[in-house]
Amino acid sequence: MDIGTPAPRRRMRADARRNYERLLAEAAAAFAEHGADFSLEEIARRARVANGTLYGHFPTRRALLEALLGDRMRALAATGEELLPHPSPFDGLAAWARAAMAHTTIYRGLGAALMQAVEDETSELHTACKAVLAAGEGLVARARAAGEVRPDVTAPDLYALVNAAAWAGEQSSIPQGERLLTFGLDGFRTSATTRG
Amino acid sequence: MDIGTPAPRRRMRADARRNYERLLAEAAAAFAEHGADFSLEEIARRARVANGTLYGHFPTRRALLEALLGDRMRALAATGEELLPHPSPFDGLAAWARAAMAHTTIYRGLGAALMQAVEDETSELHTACKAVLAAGEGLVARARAAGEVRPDVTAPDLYALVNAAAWAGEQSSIPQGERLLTFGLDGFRTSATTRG
DNA sequence: AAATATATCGAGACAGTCTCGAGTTTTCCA
DNA sequence: TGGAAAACTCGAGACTGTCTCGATATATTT
Repeated sequence: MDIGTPAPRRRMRADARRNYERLLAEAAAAFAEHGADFSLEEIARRARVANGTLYGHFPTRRALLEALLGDRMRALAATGEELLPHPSPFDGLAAWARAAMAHTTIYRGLGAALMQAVEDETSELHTACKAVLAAGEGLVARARAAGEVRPDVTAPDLYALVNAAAWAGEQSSIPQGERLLTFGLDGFRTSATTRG
Repeated sequence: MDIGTPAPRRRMRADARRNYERLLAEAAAAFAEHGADFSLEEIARRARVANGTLYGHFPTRRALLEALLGDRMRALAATGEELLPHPSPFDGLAAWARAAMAHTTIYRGLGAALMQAVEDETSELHTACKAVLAAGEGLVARARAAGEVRPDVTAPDLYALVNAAAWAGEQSSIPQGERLLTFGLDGFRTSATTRG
């Protein structure tokens, strides 16, 4: 559940496990503070570990991100399912979109990673992204069936909107992300005139 | 007009001018090919110039970007003014937004630079961004006055939408940028129900 | 063609990514 | 409990990139 203690894949030596966890903890702090392009060398330094050790545990920056995010992503997908029986399909959709944007905002630069992971099957985040996308699809389908969003709105549209809005918010000193999300969601609505 | 031959600000020695232009040409090619975070060292190498020379002409990556983009940006602002008397204020706005997105798409990573430049007064790109924003403001104001977009839509919203859509398009293998732009613009319209 | 102004060069300081073999711990099991 | 095998850590080093600066070279001016 908590991102601080994800399970390594197998039995590990005690010292290895300790280092693994310290690295992850430092990475979480560093990423939260400085965004997803923080120096891996510095994470190793903070965790008081040689950088070779870091690379032993996490061969790439992406591997580190994946270890950090997996559980959170699954939680987001679960939230989507919980919102499925919302009395207003559109409002359920909107609420989930806001939750998803908040999730994307925890680390600067995360939106790009998520946009790429959803298309990249070699990414370990891929499965989690697919689950998130599926959750979005459920909400979109219901809102579409209820006639509350346009028939051509898709789950990838929602996914892209959320990530793009999160991105915009990161670039701006004003809460531009929320504004964009609101406008985008309204653009999804049936009441919006379809342009030729 | 053409980005290949922008005017250096003053008289330059002949060799300096030659290097300046070669650097710019290589930078344009490299940026178009690899995006805005291309290696400056490599640009110097390609232009057959020591990297100190590159830094002499363009102290920062941003300075290089500005030299590359200034004219284009001003052209975009001009396009905005031309579209001002469009018979349908909304359509004029939409047409300009599409042109602006196309502009942002010429170099990968450019959207982020533009979002930052508009808020950063020390950026060489700042003035150009302000001009673009002003052009957007003209179009938005007219559409607002005509009752075709919601009264709370601002030029920064439009600017953010364009850049965010361009960003989304870069991340995706499908034309997600255009879709997002369309939905966002529809979200701007008066006909979209305002959510509580 | 000398004097002056202007540029270029490239070494070097520094930071980051990533690899690899030597050396160190832990674990296991006799 | 002790020692071999397995697992892991270490950190030097190869590489790339950013950026600076003084020595050197080249254009321009008179």
